Amino acid sequence: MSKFSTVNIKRFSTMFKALSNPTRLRIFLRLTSCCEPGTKCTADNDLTSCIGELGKNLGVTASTVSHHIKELHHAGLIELQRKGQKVECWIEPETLHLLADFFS
Amino acid sequence: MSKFSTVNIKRFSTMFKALSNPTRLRIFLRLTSCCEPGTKCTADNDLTSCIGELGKNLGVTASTVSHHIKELHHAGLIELQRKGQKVECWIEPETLHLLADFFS
DNA sequence: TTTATATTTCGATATATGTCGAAGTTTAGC
DNA sequence: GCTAAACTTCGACATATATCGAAATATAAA
Repeated sequence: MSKFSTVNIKRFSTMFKALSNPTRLRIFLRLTSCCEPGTKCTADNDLTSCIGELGKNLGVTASTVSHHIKELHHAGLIELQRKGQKVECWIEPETLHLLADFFS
Repeated sequence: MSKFSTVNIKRFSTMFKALSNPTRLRIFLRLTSCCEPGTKCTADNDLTSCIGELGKNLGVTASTVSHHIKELHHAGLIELQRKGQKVECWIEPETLHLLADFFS
């Protein structure tokens, strides 16, 4: 674990902060199950297009979901792309690897 | 990643929150380098006994370090044990595994 | 028993965060 | 152009967090 001496503290604490809110963590987990990392969630596949759907049944408003999605994006955990009225989102796979390495 | 549907949201968000503060993350990282996970940092080994030392050169007071250590312990990330005047602390290895699994 | 060292607890305070609802923006379709 | 759907931005507010310094506690040592 000598690699830890060179860890980018700011980068990692930002990522952990993004995952520290239960609602945000739930959204993140929904993304990991609705699409494989590196794959966009489109309206084309059987699973629903992500953004609005991601917020369903979480007990928060759309504006709150939007805010959380922005935080996850800012932390580099997810990618976003508008497609028509909707906004697709998907897990950033490199960041996931970074985090996996961190703990192993 | 289907395991994510059964993730204990509260448990994980608490762990991520503990690591989301830069000072706390630094303390955690110092622990991972000063002792192997599952091994106590004692005054016996060459490396200094952990608790007070952990807070050095972080730019915060002792009371702040104490508070952060308590948070890390509450999140299940570290273990504590008083030994004389000092308090030893070490990484909780099971939690580390839990987190490693989470991201891989 | 007095003193020193290590750590914790307390109260205060400034700042950050999560959430809402209302209003704004973007795109699609009539 | 008008309306609806999906999403974002804004301002407000309540709550949580990080930090400090002072006082308290625990242990060791003189």
